[in-house]
Amino acid sequence: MNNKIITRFPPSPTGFLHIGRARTALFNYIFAKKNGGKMIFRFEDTDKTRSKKEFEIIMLDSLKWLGINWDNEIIEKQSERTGVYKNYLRKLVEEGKAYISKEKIEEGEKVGQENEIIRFKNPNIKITFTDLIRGDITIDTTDLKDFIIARNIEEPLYHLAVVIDDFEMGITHIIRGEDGISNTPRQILIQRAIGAPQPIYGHLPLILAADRTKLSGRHGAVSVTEYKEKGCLPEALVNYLALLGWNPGTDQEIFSIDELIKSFDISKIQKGGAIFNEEKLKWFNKQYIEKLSMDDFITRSKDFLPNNLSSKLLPLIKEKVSYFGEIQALLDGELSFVNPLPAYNKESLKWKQEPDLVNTKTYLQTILKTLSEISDFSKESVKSAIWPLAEQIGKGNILWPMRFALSGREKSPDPFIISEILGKEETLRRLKFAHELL
RNA sequence: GGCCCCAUCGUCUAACGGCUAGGACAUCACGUUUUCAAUGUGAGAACCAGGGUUCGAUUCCCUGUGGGGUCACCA
Repeated sequence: MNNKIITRFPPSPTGFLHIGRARTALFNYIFAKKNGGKMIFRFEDTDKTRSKKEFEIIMLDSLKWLGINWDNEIIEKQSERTGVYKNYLRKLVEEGKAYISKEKIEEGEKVGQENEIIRFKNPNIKITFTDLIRGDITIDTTDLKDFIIARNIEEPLYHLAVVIDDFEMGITHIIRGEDGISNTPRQILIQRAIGAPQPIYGHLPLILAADRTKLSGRHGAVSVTEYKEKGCLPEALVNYLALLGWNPGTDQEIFSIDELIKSFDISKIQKGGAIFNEEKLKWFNKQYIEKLSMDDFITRSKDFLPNNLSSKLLPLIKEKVSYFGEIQALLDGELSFVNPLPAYNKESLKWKQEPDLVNTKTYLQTILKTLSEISDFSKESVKSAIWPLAEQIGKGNILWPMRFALSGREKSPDPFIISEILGKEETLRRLKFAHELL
């Protein structure tokens, strides 16, 4: 291929990085990489009142965190390119392709004031473009009227700035959300007016909320930042996002970003919008946590792990959580047996099939005796000491009271693991306590 | 409402005229477990409707219906 493919990701820094936008960035990235091309990052900040520096930083960080890399060293901002736009604007006016119009401002702080805005002289034609995903799309531009392209010669509006930037940056492929379809004819009109070549368009299906409307803030967690804070792994989020609206045509579901690049085929992108399903994302994340080595698990979840955590709890945590953010709740719940025993009702020590507490007391006595005779308190050792007893008397009859006496909770890991973690002394102490309670 | 886009299990999707319509998440059942989780096995679950085209349509065409997007001196 002699013409290198150049895609772009041009967010406006007016908020956090929305997962829909993150997916758009991802597709631009893997499409470019698949074809040996580049992806350019730039900021569209022509709206001075809504654009914020802090959002620029967040967007950059979010993308980096996801592992989506852009190829330009310097990130251009439209707010710093007004000189460039001004030249095009002047030329368009000189050539009669746009004109200055004195009009009263209808909204905002300066309502009523007169302003010299610049309108594009609409040729009122039908525009047809070929979409990579949807095929030919024809739209009559007449309805667009003479649309406004700049507030004044110094302040271009979105459509003008985008077209000029894409042209000057040599963008060959514009991959964006489906909501961009209606912008396309307007932009093609401007391209023709300034003599820019027409890039190839691909409009991605939208990510929808459960109610089938465009996913937005009022639907819960929608920013990359929120998922990061939940303790979601970036590779899981990327994997899930890629499969929302795209599939490889095989049954493979787990993809690293490099594998995505290898397998990517833009013609396999779906046309209809896809509902964002948190449950499935969660499943992906759990898969990725499972694949982590223990060392990796520790380093990657470190922001979520308390300082004084017993390392023996780590394997239990790793196999239980779907997001790192669940760790604290786990430690406060099922794994809280490492804390001092809570007060509990002695009835709880009774296995559901036991008529009363008479036998339970003797079982506890037996367990106590058995365990006091062994010195190795590894879970295997404790288990081999107790198991014959459980087989003989009944697993529930023995193991339930033992586990409850050790954990003081309805839910917990098995009594052998707890014994190992607690150690012999504390294990015997808790069993003794239960025994005396009866 | 105008214009545009879309339509397979609850959800994400496979199928590129001929199959018992496949997989994954979720759900349910059973097995394993003392509990919870995890895990194993299995089950239920879909071609929006009506016309064409064709020997034959989920698949191609048309219409209807439904859903979505977009209609700023926002991007």
